[in-house]
Amino acid sequence: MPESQSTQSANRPKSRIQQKNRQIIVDAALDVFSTYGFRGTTIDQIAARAGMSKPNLIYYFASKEDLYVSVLEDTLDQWLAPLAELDPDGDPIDEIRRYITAKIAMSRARPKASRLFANEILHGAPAIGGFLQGPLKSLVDDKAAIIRRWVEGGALAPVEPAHLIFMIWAVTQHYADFDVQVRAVLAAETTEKDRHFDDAQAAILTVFLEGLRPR
Amino acid sequence: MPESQSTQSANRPKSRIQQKNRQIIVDAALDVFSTYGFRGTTIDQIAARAGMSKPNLIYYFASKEDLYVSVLEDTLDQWLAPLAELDPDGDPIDEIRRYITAKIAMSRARPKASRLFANEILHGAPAIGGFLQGPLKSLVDDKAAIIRRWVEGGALAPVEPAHLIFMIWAVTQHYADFDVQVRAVLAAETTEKDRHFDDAQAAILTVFLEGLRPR
DNA sequence: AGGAAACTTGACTAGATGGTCAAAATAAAC
DNA sequence: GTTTATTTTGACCATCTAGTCAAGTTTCCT
Repeated sequence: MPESQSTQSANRPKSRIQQKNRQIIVDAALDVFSTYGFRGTTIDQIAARAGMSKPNLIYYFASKEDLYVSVLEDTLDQWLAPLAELDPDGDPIDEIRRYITAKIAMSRARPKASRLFANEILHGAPAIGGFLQGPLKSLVDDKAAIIRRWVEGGALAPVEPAHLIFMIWAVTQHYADFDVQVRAVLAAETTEKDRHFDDAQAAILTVFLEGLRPR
Repeated sequence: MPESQSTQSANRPKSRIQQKNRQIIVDAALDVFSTYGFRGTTIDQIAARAGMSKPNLIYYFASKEDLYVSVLEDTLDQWLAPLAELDPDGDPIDEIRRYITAKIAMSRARPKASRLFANEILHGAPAIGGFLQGPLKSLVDDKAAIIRRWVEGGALAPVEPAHLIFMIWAVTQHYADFDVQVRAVLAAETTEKDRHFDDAQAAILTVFLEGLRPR
């Protein structure tokens, strides 16, 4: 995807210090924004976590919103990557299995990014509405067409493709977004930390792969 | 639960005006809280939507947090009702179908309540952590035991019961919580408003009921 | 009708918070 | 080593907002 080359901000040479500090700030911001939301987060909180003063943070990101958008954009590409890899020439069931597995791995590895994203959508996507209607919709349309061909070819049970994608998003991201609830309900069952991700994956694959097998 | 009898608020007879105005406020608060979150909401916003002055609102709910908790508690019981109705003596597949159908109907009818709840969990359930660990966990444990019996009796495909419940929550609530995203992706396909809820239900039932059929 | 209780609100306060600014400290360039 | 550009921050300001208060208005009860 050749974009954001000449368009706007990505033109300063970015000194070594710039590079380092911007990364530190974005990491701190993900932590805080994902926990408290945009309005619930203060610049001071982020600055404290990043180990610098508030004016210094403002020196790197002109405003709170600027920073918020940067953090979000940082995660969007990663978010789409697994779906983008859905291979029209692969075995349908295998492809779905790979996709589900990749999405669960992502929920497990980057739960904060998932929650940041979920929070943004939940509140009406004020900052990334364009992303949803543009790149996201395009990608889904594209992949839905592939799934539709699989269904029509009799390789998958008849299911509306877009809704299958929604279902997979829902069940996989649930474990990141509703982590507190999952842990509360499973309390004490968990011997080793995050063990439930494995159980979740098994349950999801059981239901989806069997439910999608052609018949 | 014998509590807060003599302590403070829950004892006034609630005049006609009290009853009416508290309801108006709670309704307005659900609107605003579900859209902007706790921190993103101002008392003035809620008061304006409720058609009264801020001090008057404070007269009915001592603080913003008070009101927030009231609104949340108002929705929690309704939230659990469908799961509570899962009948151990019914046909397993029929019972799951009924449950999924009821949850989708709820997402469609009360999307704001769903989003309020989702937002609260997403941010670590600061106000209802006790509810998750108490009533919610109890109910899930109870119903998971029923499902486990079904599985052991060979009436359902082998699946970890708690995760099956999570999966159903995830796919059904997704359509309320991520409404903006769903609409963005499906844009233009929708002839009649909310039509996609029917499609979603069909897709979910297809996958889950077939995926859960014993084999 | 008349007095008490319940309800309503304009004006206000205290604290929090996003962002500014000028001056100091550090790094880079020569 | 000196000059210049970049980075850093303490002090500050304007605005927003949760909550208060005293004074009014309406409703209820007899």
